[in-house]
Amino acid sequence: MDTNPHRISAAESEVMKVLWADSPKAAEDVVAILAKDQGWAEGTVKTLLNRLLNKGAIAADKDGRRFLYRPLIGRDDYVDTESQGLLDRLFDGRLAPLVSHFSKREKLAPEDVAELRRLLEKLDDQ
Amino acid sequence: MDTNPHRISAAESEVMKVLWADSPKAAEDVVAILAKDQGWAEGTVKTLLNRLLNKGAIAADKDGRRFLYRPLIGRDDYVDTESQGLLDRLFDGRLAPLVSHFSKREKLAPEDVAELRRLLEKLDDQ
DNA sequence: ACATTTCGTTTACGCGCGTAATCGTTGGCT
DNA sequence: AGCCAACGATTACGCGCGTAAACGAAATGT
Repeated sequence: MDTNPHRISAAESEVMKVLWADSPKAAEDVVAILAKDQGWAEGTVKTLLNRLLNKGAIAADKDGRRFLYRPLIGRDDYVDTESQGLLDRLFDGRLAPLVSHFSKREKLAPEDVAELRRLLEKLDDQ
Repeated sequence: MDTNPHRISAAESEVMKVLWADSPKAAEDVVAILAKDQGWAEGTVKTLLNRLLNKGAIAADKDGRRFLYRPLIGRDDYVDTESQGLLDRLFDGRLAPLVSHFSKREKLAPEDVAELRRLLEKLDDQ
């Protein structure tokens, strides 16, 4: 079904999130953050780092005796793939129907509407 | 990680899609559609129908010798959960940043922009 | 009645994921 | 030189999913 070669899993994306926030980082630091945020044990995070390495999603640069990890794929690209995937699956690949859905479900906060309006105006200007 | 009790998987959602499009339907019809659309074997679809039954996502009403299947959860609810999940994971739970992301990536077709504009106008009117 | 078809149910199986524990290696300390 | 600590790598294991095959019961044709 999902024939995509090397997808980033949910747990893995938490690791990516940490590295996107600030990198490069030693494993120790990633572990510390995810222990706090997700309650994960050291081994868990090490495994995830390795799987991401094998998938080519991050790189590890030797820094003395340890490695420093950094993302190889951009957060924007990731966000893009995920978002487009959802749109494709649920909204015929287009954005407007999603917004329409949220609107119908009354899930549009006034500040969201305001921000959308600003966005559209900016698009007009160019 | 995903502690949600009874999540609808990707393959299962294809079955739901068929039933949402038109129900109730006999297994045979669901099988026929998914054989064509997804290339799935009969057994595969049967399994998915059963898993959905166990999850309480669909119901089966006896119709003579066979069963007719119909969704128990609404498509809108499903779409809602999925969309909100994505927004929560990637966009701090809000819609505007997603639209902004698409805009930045130049993935907004002119007709999307037009449709968004119409939507916002309609929101104004009430 | 019996064989055959038709459905639904049960069982199977490999894979990735979440979650670790354990192993191996290498640099530092005594 | 030998031992310990730190770190990455390897192995483990149960679970759900994708994908079916096999099984069983009920209806139908002959």
